[in-house]
Amino acid sequence: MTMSKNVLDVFEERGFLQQVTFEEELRELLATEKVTVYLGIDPTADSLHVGHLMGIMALAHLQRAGHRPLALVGGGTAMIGDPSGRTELREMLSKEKIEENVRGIKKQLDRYLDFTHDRALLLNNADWLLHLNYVEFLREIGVHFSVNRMLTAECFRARMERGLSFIEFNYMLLQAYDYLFLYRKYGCKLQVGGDDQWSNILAGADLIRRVEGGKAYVLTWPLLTTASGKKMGKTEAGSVWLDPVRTSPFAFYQYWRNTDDADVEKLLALYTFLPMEEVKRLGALKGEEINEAKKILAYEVTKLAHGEEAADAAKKAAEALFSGEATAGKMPTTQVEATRYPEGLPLLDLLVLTGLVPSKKEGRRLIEQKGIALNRQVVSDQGLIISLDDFRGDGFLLRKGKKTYHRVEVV
RNA sequence: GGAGGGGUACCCAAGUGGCCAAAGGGGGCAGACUGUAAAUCUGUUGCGUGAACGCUUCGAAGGUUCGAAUCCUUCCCCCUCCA
Repeated sequence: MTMSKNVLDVFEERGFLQQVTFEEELRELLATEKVTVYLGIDPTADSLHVGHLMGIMALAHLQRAGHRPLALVGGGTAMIGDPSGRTELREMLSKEKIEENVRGIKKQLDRYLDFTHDRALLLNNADWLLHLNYVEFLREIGVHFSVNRMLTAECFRARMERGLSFIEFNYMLLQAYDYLFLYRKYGCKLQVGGDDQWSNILAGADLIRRVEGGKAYVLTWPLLTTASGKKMGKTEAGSVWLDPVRTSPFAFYQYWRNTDDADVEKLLALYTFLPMEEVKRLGALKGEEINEAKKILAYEVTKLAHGEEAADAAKKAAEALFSGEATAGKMPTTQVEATRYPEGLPLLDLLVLTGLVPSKKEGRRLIEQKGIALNRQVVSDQGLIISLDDFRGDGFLLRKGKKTYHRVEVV
């Protein structure tokens, strides 16, 4: 196979590289062979969120470089719960819920990876983990693990303070077993993941060496936080999801549009396929100009997640809203029937109805603080009653704060 | 199984009979300033139509009391040490 550039260099250049084992060997391998590589994904919800995106982009880069990604949905391991990075026992999910989640995730991965002709595979480790025989497993796999050594791993050390249940302690063995299984069945020689997975992945590579005498590699990327210290993909309202029902394409676009100045270049490199020269150029923009870069970032990432059409719509909607022009495009919309409110609809009720505020009390607070606008007019009257007949047919626009819009259609 | 410590709002954490819808911090939300950024400053942060009042809330359920997050009983959960 021919490649202009080693994926490893692409990874390095774009910020996907935190730790690697046997870097030079791996580089050689990636340059000469079609490598099967796997990424584990926890099916804790029926949708992926922005936090998963880095791994998906990594797989996409690998696939573009001619390798074969395996997206391993952890339907089996989700029943255990990974102790890494959390201080409490994870909630255990039911089998049915996990299966449902796997289906949702598959749909989303299709946008990033080409699953045709087995160019990429979606696997579920429930398929092999759930049938394991305990005693056999202990004899084949368990013997290779030293408890002493496991305890020195960072992921467990953190938990020694808070307590760690036996079920979680086993997570590492299962993940290691996954790697071994994939190595045997698919010739998988590389596992990638976030840096919090380093010890888990390493355990797998180790296991392959001990059991099969095989060579397997590990690559992790840094755990991302935004410049303001927040976890990537988290907002006040929760995760930013890829599922358009959970997070509308408009909100998704806005999430990226509102990126910290300091993060723009990093995020362009990680979450878009724009050439690095372009990324650097955009990242170097100063002052107000960097807004251009943010628009491109938002557009590109939205396009990847939701398609060009949705990205165009989101972009148009954002432009219209923030330039103060007529409303357009998609944004959260609520329909109200005018006939149900012959006396008019109190604004406070409407705010609750649209989900803009959780309670009337909160609505009152917002109005008092000039945080609510009706058709761009700041509202000062808490008792305002909207006469719906005035809007029948075209509806109106509510704004909370500066950036949250909600359209109300009167029917 | 034994001994001890603990469960307070979104999170951390004060509060040990009324002045507690509950200090303080973080986070969130809004405003000012800006560039739909950051930082900073201000306001706000259980619900019910407004300071009064009412309702729900300090692990759960009962009880004592004019009055309980605070006292008593039972139960559930978590942590530490011992076995």
